[in-house]
Formats: sequence, structure tokens, C-alpha cells
Amino acid sequence: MTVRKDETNTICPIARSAWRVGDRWTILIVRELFMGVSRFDELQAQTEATPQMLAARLKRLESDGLIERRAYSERPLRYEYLLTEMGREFYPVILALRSWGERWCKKGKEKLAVHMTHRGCGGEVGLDNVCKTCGSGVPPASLAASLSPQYARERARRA
Amino acid sequence: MTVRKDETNTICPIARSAWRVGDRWTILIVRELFMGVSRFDELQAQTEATPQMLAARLKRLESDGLIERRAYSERPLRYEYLLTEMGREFYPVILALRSWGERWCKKGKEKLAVHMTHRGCGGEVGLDNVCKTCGSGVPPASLAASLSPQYARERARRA
DNA sequence: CTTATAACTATGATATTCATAGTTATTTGC
DNA sequence: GCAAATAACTATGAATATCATAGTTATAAG
Repeated sequence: MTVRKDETNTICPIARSAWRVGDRWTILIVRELFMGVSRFDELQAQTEATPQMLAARLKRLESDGLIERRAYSERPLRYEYLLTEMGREFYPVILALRSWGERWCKKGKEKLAVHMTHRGCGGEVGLDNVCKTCGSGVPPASLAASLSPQYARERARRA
Repeated sequence: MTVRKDETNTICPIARSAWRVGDRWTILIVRELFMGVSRFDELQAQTEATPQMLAARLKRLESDGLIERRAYSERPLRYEYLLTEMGREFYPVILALRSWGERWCKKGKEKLAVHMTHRGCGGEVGLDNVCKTCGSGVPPASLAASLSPQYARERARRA
């Protein structure tokens, strides 16, 4: 599997995080789990990873403790993958990647693919994480995400 | 170079971010740039990447617009690498990886490797990004980082 | 009893990464 | 003026990882 020589070499928390989840497929898989997708074939469809790539990454995420595999059906035997607390606490990283991507990876006049609103207050939250209605910085747990119609269509096409 | 087939396939900002910076070495290099390390050999020493790995990643970061290469000496000709605005705005991702790593990647009784304080107020900032003195959520620009003695020694050893 | 579904595994070609060594253009010490 | 040092890389061949494509297993549904 992927190289891991660095892991015990350093106490740097960024290096340690990077060695666990710092690859493209892992990030996409975790994104899907946050979107509520939990089954192998849907994960494969939405990430467009090959089945071995996906299987390998899921095994590592599980052995690292970010996800757990659970049977959702006994006959036939079928599994789903769910975030553990460790995995759920990765959300701020996903949010930060999303904000950066929305700000810096647009082509032409593209609009936001994901909109964030402040739970309760209901206001729109900007890419700087500040609520445009109440003016406060919004913590991850108070964010509600919704997909743009274009992004929703893109996902439906892959499903 | 690294695969990039997905880049135009999706409008997902997380996928696009992941395809630009979603690999271990890139994250470590960007970490170093945020720590003020800007020269090739120091980047190599602190990241422990091979020179080709580092050269390849720097080229991509430059062509992606996160960094720029600048001569700091004409004779002999020597270059350094600096974050652009696009690169500097990646800071929240680095911060989020740091918090997650400090929370979930410790072994035994290890202490924090990096401490954060709230500029001005001077209070200690927790892993949830909330200032322990004034109680407010602290935005990235108001954070001041300092290394633990252990982490500082580790870095000095590599230099 | 044929087809479908979900969750994978197998295989061989291609691409990336690693460890190690070497290059280039100066400058510094003697 | 010559040898060693410095910084920023490049070259090479072996080890690994990834890709596209196809196949397997166990059960259910028609």
C-alpha cells in the first residue's frame, strides 16, 4: 500500500494528518461519507475510483479508525461504511478544502457548487465562514450545506 | 506527473482542491512555506522529500499558481519559493489538518507540537478554534503559532 | 434456471516514487 | 590560481502504486 515511512519520524500534526488522509482518493471518499453516501458501489460511482483503489482506501481508513464497516443486510451479506467520531471530526478539513476550491478553482463564470447557511439564523455563510446575516463566525456544526442544481445534476448523472 | 483526469470532470470544489494539493508531499511543502522556509535545500531537509519529488511538486505548485519562484541572488543564481495570495489562502486547510492531527494522531502522552494564541487578546486557542480567554471563535488571520520545544528541536536536528 | 445486484478480487500494462549519484555555476579558503 | 564548498537542481534504474478491464461470490428475483 501507500508509503508510510514518515509517520513515526515526526511529531508534526500536519505531517501525521497528511500521512493518513493526504491523498486524492481518500479525500473524495471522505467527502462522500459526509454527504451520506455509504455503500461501495455508490462510493465508486461518485468518486470514479476503480474498485481496487476504493477497496484499498476503505481498508486503510478503517484500520486508521476514521470509518467502520457494518453489515446492513445479512442475507445477502452487504456492508456499508460509516464515519466514526474520528472521521466526523475531519469535517473542518473538508470545509476548508471546499472554501478554497470555490474561491480558487473556478473556470469562467461558474457559481458556487455548494451553499452554506447558518443553522437557526438561516443566513447565508460566505467563503470566509462568516454569516452574512448575523455577522458571526460560524462553527462547522452550525453549517447546513446544500447543492447547487448544477452539482446535483452532475451527481445524479453518475449515480 | 501525477494523474489529473478528474479535474475538468466535476464542479465539486473539494475534488478540485484535492486534485491540486491532495498529496502528502505537497501538503508538507506548503506547511514549510507557511513556516517561512523558502529555499530548496531547507524544504528538502524539513520535508525529507527526494530532490526530484520536491522539484516536481514545486513546479506544479508554481504552474497552479500557489507559489512563485524568485531569484534571491543573481551571482550565484539562487531561487526561493514564496506563497502567492492563492497559496496564502490555503492556510485554513493547513490549520484544520493541524487541529485534527493534534487531536487524533497522538501516541501516548504526547503534548501539542504547535500552540496557538489569539493575537491581541493573547489567550490560548483550543483545537476547536475557540479562544480560552475571550471565548470567541478565532479567524485564521488572528492566530499566532509557536512550536513546542520538542518540535523545535526536531526541526533543528533536520536543518 | 437465467439474469440481476452488491461487493468486491485478479491481472497485466503503465506511471510514479524511491534511493543514490551526478551536474552546474559560482564563491571561499589557502 | 587551485581545491573544496554551496545551492539548486537532474539522471538512472529498481521498487511500488495505479489504471483499465474482466472475473468471482453469494443471494434474490423473475
